[in-house]
Amino acid sequence: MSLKLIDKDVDHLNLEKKIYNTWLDEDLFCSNPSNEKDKFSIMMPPPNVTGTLHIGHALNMTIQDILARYWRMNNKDVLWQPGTDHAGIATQKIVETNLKNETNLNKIDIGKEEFIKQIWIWKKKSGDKITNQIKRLGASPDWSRQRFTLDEEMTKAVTYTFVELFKKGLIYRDKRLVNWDIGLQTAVSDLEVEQIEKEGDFFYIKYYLEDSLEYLEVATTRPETLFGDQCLAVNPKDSRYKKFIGKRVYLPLTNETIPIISDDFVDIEKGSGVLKITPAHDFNDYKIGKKNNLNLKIVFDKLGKFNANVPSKYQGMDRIESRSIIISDLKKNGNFLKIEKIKHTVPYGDRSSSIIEPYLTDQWFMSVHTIAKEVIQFVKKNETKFYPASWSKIFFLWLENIEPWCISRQIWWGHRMPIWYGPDGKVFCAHTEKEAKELAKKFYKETKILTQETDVLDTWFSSALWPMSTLGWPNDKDIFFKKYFPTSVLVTGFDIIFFWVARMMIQSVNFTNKTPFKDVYIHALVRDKDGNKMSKSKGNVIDPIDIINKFGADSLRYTLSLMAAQGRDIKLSEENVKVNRNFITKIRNAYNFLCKNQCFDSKAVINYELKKNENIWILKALNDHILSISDNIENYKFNEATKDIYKFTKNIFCDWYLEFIKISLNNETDLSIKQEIKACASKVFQYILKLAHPFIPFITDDIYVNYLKNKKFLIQDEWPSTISFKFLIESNNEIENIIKIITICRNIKASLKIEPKKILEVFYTSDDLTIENNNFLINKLGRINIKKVKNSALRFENLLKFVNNNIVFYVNKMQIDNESLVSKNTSILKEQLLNLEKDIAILKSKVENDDFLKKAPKLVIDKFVKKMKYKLSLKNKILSQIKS
RNA sequence: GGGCGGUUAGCUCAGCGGGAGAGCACCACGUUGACAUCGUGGGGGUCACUGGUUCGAUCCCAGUACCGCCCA
Repeated sequence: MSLKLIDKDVDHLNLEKKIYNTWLDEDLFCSNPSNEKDKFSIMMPPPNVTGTLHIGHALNMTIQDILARYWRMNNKDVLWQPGTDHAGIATQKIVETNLKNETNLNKIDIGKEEFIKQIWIWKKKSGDKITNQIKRLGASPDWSRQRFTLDEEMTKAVTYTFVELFKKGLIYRDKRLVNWDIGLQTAVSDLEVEQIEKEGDFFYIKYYLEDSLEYLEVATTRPETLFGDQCLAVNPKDSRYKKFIGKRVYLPLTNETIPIISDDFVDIEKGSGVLKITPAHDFNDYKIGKKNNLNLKIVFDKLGKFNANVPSKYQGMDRIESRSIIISDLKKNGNFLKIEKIKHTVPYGDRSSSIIEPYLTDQWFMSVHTIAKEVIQFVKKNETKFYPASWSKIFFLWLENIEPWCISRQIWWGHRMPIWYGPDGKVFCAHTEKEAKELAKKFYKETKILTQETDVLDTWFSSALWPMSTLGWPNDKDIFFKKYFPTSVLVTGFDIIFFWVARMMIQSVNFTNKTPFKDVYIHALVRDKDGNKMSKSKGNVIDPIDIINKFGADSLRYTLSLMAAQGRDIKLSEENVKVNRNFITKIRNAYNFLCKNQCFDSKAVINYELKKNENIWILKALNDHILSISDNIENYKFNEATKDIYKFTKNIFCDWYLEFIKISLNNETDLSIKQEIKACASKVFQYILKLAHPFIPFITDDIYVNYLKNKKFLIQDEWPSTISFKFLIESNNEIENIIKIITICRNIKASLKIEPKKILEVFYTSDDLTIENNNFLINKLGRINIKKVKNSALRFENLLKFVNNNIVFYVNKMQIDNESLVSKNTSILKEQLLNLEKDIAILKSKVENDDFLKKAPKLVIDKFVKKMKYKLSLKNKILSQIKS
């Protein structure tokens, strides 16, 4: 059988496409619950169905794929569960924008039914896009199990959950102050609000006392809310204002008066020390209002315009545009004092970027406080472990201060709430309309017309069920749920720890009394090369598909995993990927070398009593790396694992082993030894392919299957375990020594500025068996001619001396063209001596220190003593060379 | 204001209680029978600062400075 060489120019696009399709054709990614193998299950964080793949997804998918492939090779039945999310607000917004652009209509114009139809059309059109992009990365989820959060099965789980929680009283309707997104016309949760620090104005307004010319000075950033003021508040300890407590002031621009109350909440130092309290339009004021039984006077409508509760002049004005008018009116009325510039935080909707208005409406809430406490306990008991562990602190902090979750959204795209209202507003919660009607009939004793709640659920409500609902839950007899839940690990970004991770845990703990995943690996944020967050507006976005087109998916995956150190963000540039592609090339070239040398033709099995030391050496190194790579993957240290693969493949296998065998294969006459080398080289190389496969699946499978004609794909093959074979540690050390000597010789040549191809004669006198026995190898790789001579045969005046590894090497000056280098030789030795003496001094301070000898571990002491001896003998050697 | 993380070579970053590592960049030499998407060799660091613990600290602890993130 003759194997093909790999072309220099690889068309990675075609290659990757072809290989991926083969993987799909062979059903290599499928899980199998009836399989007796242990499971490894992992939930893909469902990307937005209408979204496109960004570099963060690429990292996220790469890491999951590494794990999925690794565990498959380790004989687990792997379920990597894929799917997409309907992303209520985001998707609705896209379709709204498209509609506006294409037809100049808005969603009200075409009506709810038609609009939802339009969204489904859009979903069908763009839903495969991100899935196909994930495929470009080489990701290996079980596509046959792909789910969408609005699928019937998922919807069932959502309804079931809602009804159960409603029955327990954990879901309820309440009139509360919520974050109202004026732009989107819906309530949003606390998490969807970004607090952004802005330069703003602090307006000082006079509130005149009733029946007095005195006034109180009130500082506010939002003067337009004054119409909703229900009182002024001062701190009870504030001596300036004590006398006013209980009195009333005129509300500026109106004929109303409001009382002055006292409350500890008021900060004496801030502003004037007097707060205007607007309970219906400010979260803090709302609390004070509740405490003091104040009215909730609403002065804006849902669009942020003044309603009928304000003087007629202002009705219909926009809340923000009205500000300047109100200020000028305050000035006219003598109520205005001054403006100060301040920095303050302003709430913005993370989807709409409009200023969020605290607004009093009827909304649905889920009470999460009690379950959150349970979840904390589960994590404290290590039922779920965070990697890196520091995230658990942040997780706790949030869960400890959790507020009821506003789950209703006033949008059209999503899970409609399973709530029906009777004519009198009585609430019926049921799985179906039919069931609701039955409940109503029982209640009213007659048939009444019910209307379904129009609100839909927060998208995260359905994603919170993802690890359960995708596996068939609430049917807990489902074989998928039984086998794969709880899942093994969740891989995700820190930005959705609260949105998603915590909520999944809350639902799972509540319904199954288990956490949904054993481990949570929180990966880095991918930034641009300068450390800036990538964003379209900054124009610094790196498009993973673009990178794949240029350099191949393997290069991108390899780069990302190489940089995926726990707890640190990734600064990525195209240049990184380009450079890292070289490693892929290196593997191809190594294959070509082995191929040209017929290493793969050898039918010989490795005899585990190896004759060649280089074979012993490479197998031992391989064993070490198998252990460290496996260990690093299992501990989610992907950067370390990737580095190990690089080190072993390039620095050990290619740089040394292949160079060794190049010489042996050309010169060895013993056929059995040749066979041993070939078999060993082939074995190690194929192990490299296996070890690297989870990281760079395309090229490894390409070589393994297409070129090496292996019957199995790597994903079906076994992960390497260490090879047991007999060897003497001396045999291994001998290779280490050879490497040292070759490096020293190369070093000598380079320091003498001798061009590489010129063969330099090097003499030595010591009884070094390593050199003697490996003369040929050292000469070839060092490009020297090393000769053992008798001391008496040397004419020292003609020689340059180099002391290293406790051996003195001599070079005849005649071989050196450069006069200045010749004269420098003694000074080089002297400099070496100087450094040596520094080292010795430090070692001495240890070895001669009683405390050290008493307290340090024996192993360390031995090491230091040994080192000391070595350095001292080296020193003597150098000294004698300087003298002679 | 509270919390978390970072500060190591020119750059990007690993590492870590027992004399500082990689990749890139740089310099020199080189087309050696796998590889110029390469090879060989080299220069380059008070491991932010100040204290403490320790026989020993870049590593652990405390504080300071600067940078970043989260929460309010």
